[in-house]
Amino acid sequence: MTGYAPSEAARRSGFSLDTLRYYEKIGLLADVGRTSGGQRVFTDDDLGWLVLFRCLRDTGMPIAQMCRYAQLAREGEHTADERRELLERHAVRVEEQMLLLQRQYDHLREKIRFYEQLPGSGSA
Amino acid sequence: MTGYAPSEAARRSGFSLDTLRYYEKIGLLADVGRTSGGQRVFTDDDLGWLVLFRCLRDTGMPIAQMCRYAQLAREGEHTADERRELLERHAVRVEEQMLLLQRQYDHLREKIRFYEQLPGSGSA
DNA sequence: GCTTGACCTGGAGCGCACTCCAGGTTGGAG
DNA sequence: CTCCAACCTGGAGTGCGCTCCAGGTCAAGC
Repeated sequence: MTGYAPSEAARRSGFSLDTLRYYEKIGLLADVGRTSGGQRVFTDDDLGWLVLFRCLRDTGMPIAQMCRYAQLAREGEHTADERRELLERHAVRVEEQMLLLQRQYDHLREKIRFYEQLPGSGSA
Repeated sequence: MTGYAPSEAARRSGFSLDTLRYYEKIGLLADVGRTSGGQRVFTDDDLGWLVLFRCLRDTGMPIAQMCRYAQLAREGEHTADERRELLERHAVRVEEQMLLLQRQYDHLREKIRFYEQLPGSGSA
C-alpha cells in the first residue's frame, strides 16, 4: 500500500494536478486518501484507475461515460456484465474511429504525393 | 461548373449548414459564389476544399492550421513547398495518433478479456 | 401572385474538458 | 523553529468548434 503525492500521481498518470483534482471533484475518482493535514495520498489502486482513465480518454470516451463506468464499479460485482458491455461498445466505436482515421490518413498521403509529383498547382 | 445549393453542399461534405457558413465567416472557405439574391452557390472546387477540410478535421488538424493552409493556397504556386511541409508534419502527427490509438485499443481489449475470463472483480 | 421551405445576417450561447487564480495551509529539510 | 515548495479550496475563466436564434429575404411550384 504505497502512497503517492499528488505530483507523483500526476507524473505517473500523465494527468495534470488540476485534472486530478477535477476528476475527484466530479466524482470520477472517489475516496482518495488524505493526510491528517488534508493533502491527497494516491494509492496503487488509484493509479490503476488513472491508467484506465488515460486509456479511455485517449480513445475518446466522454467523461460522463467514464463516470458511469466508475459508478458501476463502485456498486459492486453484480454490475460486471454492464461494465463489460460498456467497454465493448466503446471498443467498437474505437474500431470505427481507427478505420476512419486510416482512411483519411490515406487521403492525406495521397494529397502529399500529389504535391511531390506535380509541384505548384494552386487548387485544393 | 455545376453549382450546388447550401443544403446539397452540406449533404455532400458532411458539414452542417451552420458549419459551412462558419467556415466562410472565419475565412477558411473564401469567395463562395452567390445568386443575385445573395444565396450561396457552391462549385465543385468548393466541394473539393470541403472534402479536404473533412479529411483534415477527421485527422485532428486544428482549424487555425487549416486556415493557414487555405491562406497559403490562395497566395499562389510559390507556397506549394510550405503547404506540402504543413501536410507532411500533420501526417506525422496522425501517425503518432494512430499508434497511440492502437496501443490504447489493445489495452482496452485486454481489459475486456479480463472481464470475460474473471467475471465479477470490483477493482479497476 | 401566393405560398412555403430554404436561405440570409449578426451575434449570442453552448458543451466539453480542463486550466487558472487568490488566498490560505502543510510538512519535510536545514 | 523557520522556511518555502508543494499542497489545499471554491469558483471563475479559457479555448475550441461549432450551434442556435430572431427576424427578415428569396425563389420554385402551384
